Amino acid sequence: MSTPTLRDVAEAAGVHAATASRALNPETRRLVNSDTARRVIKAAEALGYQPNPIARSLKTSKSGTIGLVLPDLTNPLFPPIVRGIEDVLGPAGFSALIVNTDNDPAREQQQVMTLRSRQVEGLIVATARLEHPLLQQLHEQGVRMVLVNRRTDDLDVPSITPDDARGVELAVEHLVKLGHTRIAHLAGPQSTSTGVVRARAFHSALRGHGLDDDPALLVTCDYWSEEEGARALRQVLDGGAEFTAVVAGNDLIALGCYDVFAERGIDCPGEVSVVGFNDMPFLDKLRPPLTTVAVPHHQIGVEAGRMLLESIHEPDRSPRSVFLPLSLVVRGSTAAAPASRA
Amino acid sequence: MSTPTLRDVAEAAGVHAATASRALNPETRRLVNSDTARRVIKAAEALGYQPNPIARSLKTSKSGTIGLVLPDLTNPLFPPIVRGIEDVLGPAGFSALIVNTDNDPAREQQQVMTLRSRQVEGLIVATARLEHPLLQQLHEQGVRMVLVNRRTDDLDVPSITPDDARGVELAVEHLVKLGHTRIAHLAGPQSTSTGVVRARAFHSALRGHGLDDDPALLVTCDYWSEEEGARALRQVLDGGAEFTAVVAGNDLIALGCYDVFAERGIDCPGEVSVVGFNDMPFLDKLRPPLTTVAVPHHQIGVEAGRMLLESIHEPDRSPRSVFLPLSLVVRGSTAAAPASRA
DNA sequence: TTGTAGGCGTTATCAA
DNA sequence: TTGATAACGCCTACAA
Repeated sequence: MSTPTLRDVAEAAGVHAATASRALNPETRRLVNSDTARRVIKAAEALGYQPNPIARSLKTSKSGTIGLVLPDLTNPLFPPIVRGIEDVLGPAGFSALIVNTDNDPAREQQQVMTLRSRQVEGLIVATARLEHPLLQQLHEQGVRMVLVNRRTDDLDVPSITPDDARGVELAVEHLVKLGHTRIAHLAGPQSTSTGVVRARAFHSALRGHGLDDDPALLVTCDYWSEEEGARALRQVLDGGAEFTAVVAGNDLIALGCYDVFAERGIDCPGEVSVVGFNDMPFLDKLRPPLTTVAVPHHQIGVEAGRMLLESIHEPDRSPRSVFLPLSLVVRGSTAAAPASRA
Repeated sequence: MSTPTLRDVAEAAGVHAATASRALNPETRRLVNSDTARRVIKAAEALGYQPNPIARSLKTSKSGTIGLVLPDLTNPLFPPIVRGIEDVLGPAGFSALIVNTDNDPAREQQQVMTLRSRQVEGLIVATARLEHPLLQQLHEQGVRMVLVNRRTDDLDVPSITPDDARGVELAVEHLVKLGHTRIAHLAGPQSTSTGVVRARAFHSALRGHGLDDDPALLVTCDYWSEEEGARALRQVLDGGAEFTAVVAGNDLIALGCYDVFAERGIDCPGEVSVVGFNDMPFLDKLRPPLTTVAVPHHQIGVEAGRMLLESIHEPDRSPRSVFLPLSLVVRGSTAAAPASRA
């Protein structure tokens, strides 16, 4: 015999299915005589009754699932965020459906369609670009969502991001204390809030320390990747401007620098110091171990999960945005500036 | 107005809902006049009709979801497998629900319950232990599943694993060619097929090359972790037996060796060579870059997805197991054996 | 080839 | 407090 249904339980308890439903659902249990309730619950246990969430969904039009839109799960940034989200969602009875967009808007659109057709009750989105028509449109359609890591311009949607500006300040401060005065920035894509905010914070940090802000020391990467990081560093190097330190847009870009160091025989941190951003796993095993800004990824997930649950349960709350505090992890890729050759 | 239903489409096309259903479903389209079909399809497009998979599930008792049981998504091994699975499942109309067990059997049981209550149509399981009562029980209950990475004893369930034995052979062969004769193995947990198979293959490879198989050169790790790897290597070192190379159970264990090298001032590969297993990302950025056995993780996912689909669509096929070929990636952590000090 | 009717398992509404 | 009834959106015998 197959799995017992509510009817079976009701029958076993000698009540109507509707009553059994009420007794089994904590929300409505108070509507039923506590003796009957007990009886129903006991019957349910005896039969090993498991409610069928699909039938429930059909009736309530609540799927108990949310969608998680990532660029690429393979980026070590995301798994801890996913775990954080699930740690909050699971106990609340929700499951996450994960999709990867590979930064392809067409694919993203298609994947979001899939999620919506599966009736997700909300979206956690890690792929936001500053201009993002799809998100705009979803928002207008009243789709509940929370942005993580990145934000979108002019869109009143809650977001959970690291305090990127503060992270860059920490990095610059650290380098300045080590005596660096000529610092380059390999910025991330300027289509993302992360890329823009970090670059802007970099400039203002330089000015804050009274350093000059040489345009030759800023290169923008088209992707958050090693290849782009390498390309960007080569470009600075080939430009001929002097510098003794690099603030990389993120760890992958910093790893690209390592490739160029090897390629050109540059000593890090002897000749050039590097700071990354994110604190990916295993960075301490590199040579030199990478100094970087640690982002509380798990926490980002937790907060995002909470915020989405909140907006599901209290749809009228006005959206808040959260900036999570960051810390600098000093390792071996940064050292005192070499004696000035000027 | 909310999302259009099948009825709306039918009405728009001037047919009955049943006809619309038949027209929209490729399986049954041939039952309907091709003109009517065209009309229905056009109406569906005009309205932006999306079938409600929940309603469909309730009727067909097919959820279109499968469960993916992982120890921990945060282990870089798994994301590529997940992507591989989704690459196959997505186009087939399935979505994956991912759960993490943290290697805790109680948590695993609870998570699997959740998955089953969500009516997943099958399970892909990466947490198999050799003795695994839960899997045994699920199998007896007729739950469709595919094992990845690891297998289970005495259970007639399809599995997709790397050809672990061959991988170890490749590693040992490589070391022998470099002149190593005293080789240690830091084995993974012997509760997993992976740990056992690799250890067994290690012994037989040594014998195959006529080397002696000193028990002092084998230590078993309780977990696949850096900490355990470090502990195991210290144990070999402290045992005093001579050796010039290590075959680590996996990359994390190898990373633990790096910690011990740093701690004790041992030169790798000058004094000791190390080979890992898995080829995690960024291993080429370590110092020295880690020589390791590359496992086709994405492909494992693809094959697992395919096999699960197969067993869903043709339940009577007898289970097959697949061993995927491996290759050795030679990097900087292995070098010629130092001149014998004997 | 198309329509009718019934039901998948649950919950919401109404009446008793 | 409980029961009867209908409905969520879809699919599928069966009948026409």
